[in-house]
Amino acid sequence: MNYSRQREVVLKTLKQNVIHPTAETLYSIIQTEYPNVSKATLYRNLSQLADAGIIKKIEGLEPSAHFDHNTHSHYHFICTKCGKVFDVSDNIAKDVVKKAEKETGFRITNHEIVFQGLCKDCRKGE
Amino acid sequence: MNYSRQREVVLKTLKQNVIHPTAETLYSIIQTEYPNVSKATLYRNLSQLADAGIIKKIEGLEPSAHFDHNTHSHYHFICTKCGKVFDVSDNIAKDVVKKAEKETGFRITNHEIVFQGLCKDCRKGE
DNA sequence: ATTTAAAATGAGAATTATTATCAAGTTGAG
DNA sequence: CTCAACTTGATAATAATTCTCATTTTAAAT
Repeated sequence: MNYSRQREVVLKTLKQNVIHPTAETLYSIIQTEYPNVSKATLYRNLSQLADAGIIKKIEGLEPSAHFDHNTHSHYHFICTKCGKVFDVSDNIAKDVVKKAEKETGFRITNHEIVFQGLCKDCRKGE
Repeated sequence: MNYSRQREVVLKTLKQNVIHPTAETLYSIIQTEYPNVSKATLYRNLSQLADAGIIKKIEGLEPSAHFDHNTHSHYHFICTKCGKVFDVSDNIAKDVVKKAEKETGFRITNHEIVFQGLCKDCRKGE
């Protein structure tokens, strides 16, 4: 993977974000400062960075993928009202992979847990 | 929700399937026996049945949703090679919701765990 | 510094999954 | 039997993402 200014911008912008943005959200954030980054480049770089293990693509948050600069083992909560994504520590499900492997007999290479509900702020407004 | 012949076919076909098909897969299965069921009707019925809690829409299995006639609490494993989806018992992650609620302070209404890897059959072929 | 092949880019077309539209047919309570 | 609410098929529309391709950039070797 060669260096590119655009990739640096994508990574830098994602790192400044705690809300686990979608590609589209990231695109509009990037646009304000660097209008010379195309959508194709953004998607390409997000894929590449995820493939290289530098960032993580969070699936299960339909209708679009979210991206996380934190690659340490952890899970996610998405607010069904505001759409913000929050981290959940991985110690809520100790040994899930080991247990699931034992149960199924399959080798597990990857897993994700997604919780849904209302975040603190959105519960206030109810 | 009124009765409809098409909805009965969709539900019946899904119930006969253990591989948790996507809408598209279900469509081709249904087509062979009931060519008079349109794709729009299939999607509509899957949504309605899921909203009514009669079936479950499994998210997190990009690029398309899979559907499950089993609405009891359980998780899923998807084979990265053949794409088949298998059930994983929910006792691999006891009290995850309770623990996640305690950790985050949010109220959780829904959650899913998706494991990825190679299933038994696909491991043989390696 | 110059060459050069591989990698990356921008713009937009293409693809895929899904939802929306709407006129026509079906269902079921009264 | 009637009528309003529900459902359907065909197809258009949308949204997210990937692909295409001509042009530009990178970096390793001269």
